[in-house]
Amino acid sequence: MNEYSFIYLSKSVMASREERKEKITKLRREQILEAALAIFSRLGYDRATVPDVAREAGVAVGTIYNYYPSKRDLLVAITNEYVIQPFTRFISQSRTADDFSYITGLLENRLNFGLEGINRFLPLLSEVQRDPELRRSYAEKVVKPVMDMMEQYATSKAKEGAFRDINPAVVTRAIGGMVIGFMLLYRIEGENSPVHNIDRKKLAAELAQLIFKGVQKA
Amino acid sequence: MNEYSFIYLSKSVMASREERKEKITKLRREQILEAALAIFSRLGYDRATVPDVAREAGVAVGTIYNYYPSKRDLLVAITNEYVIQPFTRFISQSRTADDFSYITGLLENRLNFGLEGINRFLPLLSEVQRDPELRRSYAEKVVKPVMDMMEQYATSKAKEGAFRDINPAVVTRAIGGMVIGFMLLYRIEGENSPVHNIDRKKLAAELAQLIFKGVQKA
Amino acid sequence: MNEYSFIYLSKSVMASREERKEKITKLRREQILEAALAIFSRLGYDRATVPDVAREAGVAVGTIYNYYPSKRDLLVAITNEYVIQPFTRFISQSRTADDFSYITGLLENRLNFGLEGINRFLPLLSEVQRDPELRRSYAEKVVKPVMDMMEQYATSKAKEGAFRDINPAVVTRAIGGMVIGFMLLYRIEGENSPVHNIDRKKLAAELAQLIFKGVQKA
Amino acid sequence: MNEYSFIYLSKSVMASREERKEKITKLRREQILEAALAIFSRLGYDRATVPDVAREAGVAVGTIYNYYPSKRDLLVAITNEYVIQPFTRFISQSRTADDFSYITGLLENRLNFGLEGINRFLPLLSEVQRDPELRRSYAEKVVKPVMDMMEQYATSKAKEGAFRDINPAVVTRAIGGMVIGFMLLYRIEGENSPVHNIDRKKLAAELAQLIFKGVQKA
DNA sequence: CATGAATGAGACTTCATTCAT
DNA sequence: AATGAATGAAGTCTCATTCAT
Repeated sequence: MNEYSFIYLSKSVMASREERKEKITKLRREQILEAALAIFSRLGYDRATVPDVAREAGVAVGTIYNYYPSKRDLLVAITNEYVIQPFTRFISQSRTADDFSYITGLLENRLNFGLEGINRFLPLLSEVQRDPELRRSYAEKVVKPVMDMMEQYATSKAKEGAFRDINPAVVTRAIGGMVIGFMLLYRIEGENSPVHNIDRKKLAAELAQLIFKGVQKA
Repeated sequence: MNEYSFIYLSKSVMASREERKEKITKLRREQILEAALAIFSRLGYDRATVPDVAREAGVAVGTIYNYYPSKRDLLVAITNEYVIQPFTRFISQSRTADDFSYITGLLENRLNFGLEGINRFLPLLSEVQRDPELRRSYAEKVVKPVMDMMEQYATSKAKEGAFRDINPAVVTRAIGGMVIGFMLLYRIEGENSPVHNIDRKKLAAELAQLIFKGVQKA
Repeated sequence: MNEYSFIYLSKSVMASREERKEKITKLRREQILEAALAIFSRLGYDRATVPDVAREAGVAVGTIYNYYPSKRDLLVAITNEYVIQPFTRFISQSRTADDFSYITGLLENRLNFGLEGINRFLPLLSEVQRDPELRRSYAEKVVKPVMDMMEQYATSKAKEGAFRDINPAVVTRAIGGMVIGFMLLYRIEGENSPVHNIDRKKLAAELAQLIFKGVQKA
Repeated sequence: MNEYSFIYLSKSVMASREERKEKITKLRREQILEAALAIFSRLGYDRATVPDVAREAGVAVGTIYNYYPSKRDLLVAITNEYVIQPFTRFISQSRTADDFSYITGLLENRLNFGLEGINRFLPLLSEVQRDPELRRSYAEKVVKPVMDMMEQYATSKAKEGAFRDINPAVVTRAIGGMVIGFMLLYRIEGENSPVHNIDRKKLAAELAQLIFKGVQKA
């Protein structure tokens, strides 16, 4: 046994130890990020304090700085982890299906996601808007791909003759904006909104009808 | 004219002096509020500092506190002055006109207003969302009246048989949300958006068509 | 009558005008000083603001600065006007009268003055204590003369053989301190003190007895 | 010793670590409070700044706020730690002893304490007077118990026939006030006072004699 | 790696004083 | 002489970040 004796530790032990370590590390990162998301959404980025996040995560302040070099990095990581990556996955999975039922399904999916996570994710939009860098990456990684995908779909449909003569770029943004704006109003109006207690499926169907009728040929 | 004539002079002088003073005071208030709006929109409420506002307004920090007792009061005053009051005026002037041209006109008006002032007012939405009290007053004084007005219009149209069988509350919020969401995307995408250089009138017409076709009877 | 016509105004009128002016000026000074005393006593020198004093006096802030060059000058003027001058007058009028009735009278006088003005003047003591310059002038102009006077009296009495063998300097300060300390406790205990409702005359008599018995020969 | 022996080590190490930490924390609290007392006494509560206290304590401003949530809390803590607690201890230890030697001893004790700490504690009295809440707690926790104790003693003595016919409440406050007032004058007169260089024991004896003769039966 | 006390820059706000009217 | 809006220095307090343990 000498100073290099640790080398003799079996590879598998090493591996499992490192693996475990890595796993723990990953869990810690998620635990902290989850806490940061919760706190940022509740208080807003500026009013949230790092001690707040630490308390929510059940770790010490210093620990957070072992995983994320600054408070702003938490915000960036949240955007990546919870917005950009899911959207990227969502986009890559979406195959342009067909017509009405496709639109309905898509809307239902997005509405469910959005209205469910409205208090978790919508507040992030405010923060993202204010930070020029985040806004740019958001525009590029989230908004543009979605818009492009929808635009392509609309254009092909228009070519097929299924749609009346529309400007795909405008209509696409109108529809996308409708979903976002609907959720925003939903949140601002809160429990007093007459649409607050309507079944999600019905909501999705109504919106889908509106869009469908809006774009289809006479 | 006698020995007391100076009294009359004095009174009139006094009056005009006070009037002038009052006018200056009012101008100062506006000057400060205007600066606060500019700064809050640019940096966000939390990141904006009172010295920032003072610099923008061209006055000393202390002067601001002679007109508004706290930073938050600036935010409240902005909301009242630039959002709630204009909307209240807008609502009270709106007479439910008729059909397609009405919708087009309304949209054009709102789009022009919104896209023009997008960088001035949209950022406020973020702040308003976070402050529970502001959110409530916003919901009550701005969102509700607009939605009510649109809902009434939609309901009457539906009764006339002009519209297909829709849920007025949902459709109203979808349309309202579409306008807001469209502007939001417009701002996020910035100059790279394919819709950025489209003529406002054409944008309004396209959106109006979408809505019109979306709601009208077969 | 021309632009110099005011010259022709009779001298007596001029005089009376100046006199009146001077009188008004003096009244203003008093009005402001009175207000400053009231405010300083109520809030303490540091917490009192010049606008507070202006409001109490019914004048504008700027007016105060026409009469007193700074806030601190108000404090100095108060000390002079309301403490040092009255005490100086009091001392110069005091003729060493005789024995028990003299002590009683003196005490009654001081107690009445003190308990009456306790909320007006005692708070000043705090301010005076903190300001080294004021403390010195207070010690020299108020405390020393009073102590000297009492000491002289005690010494002569002791020589007469009326008092037992005492240290006049110590006893003098003990008695003077007793009056001050009694008032202090009176103020601190407030309405809950068992002595709060006792007749002033009786209080004075009781204290006088205590002192008298304390110093007299067997 | 086995493979778990490290646990015991760890526990004991942990324990001592936490203990040490706790000790350091307590020392910090005292260090800051001591500094605050020094600064408040020197400058007065209002004129003292938190940076002043921090400098005196040799810590950063922020550190103070880690231990006391506000500047005022420092004042409250000082009052508790240095005035109310010592007095409570003093009262609870005092057994009503007897006659002259008791009074002398008590006075000597209080005079020594008071004249020693005069520049540390007397200035606090000013602050306490101005803060209604502090004044109340001071009246209740310090003044009342002392007065009650002295009053009881005086009453029992009077019943025994040792004292002449006195009002215990008044005499008690006169004597208590005498001690406070004597110290106040001592401080105001400073080094110029003829009593400044008199031996404490002699001072105490002189005052005790004054009181004793003042209250005893012919 | 985890911890959390210490740090100090920077935020909001107050208020004595000035000065144009 | 009276006014009171404007000024900005200075105070209290917060909190992102560091670092010794």
